[in-house]
Amino acid sequence: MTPERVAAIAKALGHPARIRILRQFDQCVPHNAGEIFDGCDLAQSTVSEHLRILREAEILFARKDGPRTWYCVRRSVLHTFARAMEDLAVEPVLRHARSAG
Amino acid sequence: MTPERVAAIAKALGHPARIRILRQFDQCVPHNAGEIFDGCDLAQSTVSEHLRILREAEILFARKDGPRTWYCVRRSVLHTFARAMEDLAVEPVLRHARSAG
DNA sequence: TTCACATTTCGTCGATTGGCGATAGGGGCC
DNA sequence: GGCCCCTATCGCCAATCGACGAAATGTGAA
Repeated sequence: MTPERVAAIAKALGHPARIRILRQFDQCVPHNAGEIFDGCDLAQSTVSEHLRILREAEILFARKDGPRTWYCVRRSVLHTFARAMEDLAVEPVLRHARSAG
Repeated sequence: MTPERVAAIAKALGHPARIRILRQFDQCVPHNAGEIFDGCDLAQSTVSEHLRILREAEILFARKDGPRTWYCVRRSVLHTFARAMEDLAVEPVLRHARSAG
């Protein structure tokens, strides 16, 4: 993962409202924008903006169905990011061993 | 971890230069600001600013020794953050089981 | 104490962010 | 077609960011 990509994901996660949005996610059932909005203390346009940021960072996947937009979490992206964070926390020797293995 | 804390760490990580700084870290040997600066294509004051941001997010630990400041990575912070990211990627049922176990 | 060095802080600038209300636009439903 | 619902986008504003050079601070050596 390039530093640019890692930073882009981190940046998208760098707002409490966006963390809360992700935490209110029940991954089994995609949520539409209205449901997500209901779980926030923010204006509809503000939530829509946060969703756009998470979408553009490819943390959320959006699918339009009729008038609604359904969102779900891209688990693999968060998982890869989590691994990258773990790698930052690990000593270079182990980091080398990990990428070799 | 509160959403505020998670977001604060993510925000501090949300810049490619700061990811590069962390990656150039050899954790076994603390680096001083000059060494870190040498590894960057940025003005010295800019690097100092990036170091401040990482310090304030408690991702880096700074120890002054004589005229130099030695930095090292707070592994536990990055590790906890990585776990929080993993939790975001995991379904609520498992998330519950994890925090219970 | 004077100098040189290492690092941080300050001041400035243009760019970006985050918030909101208002507006636009795409779908369904009557 | 006309109307309402759902969502995204626009325009505006204050606030923050990121970059830099200049200046200040702090420390050890001569």
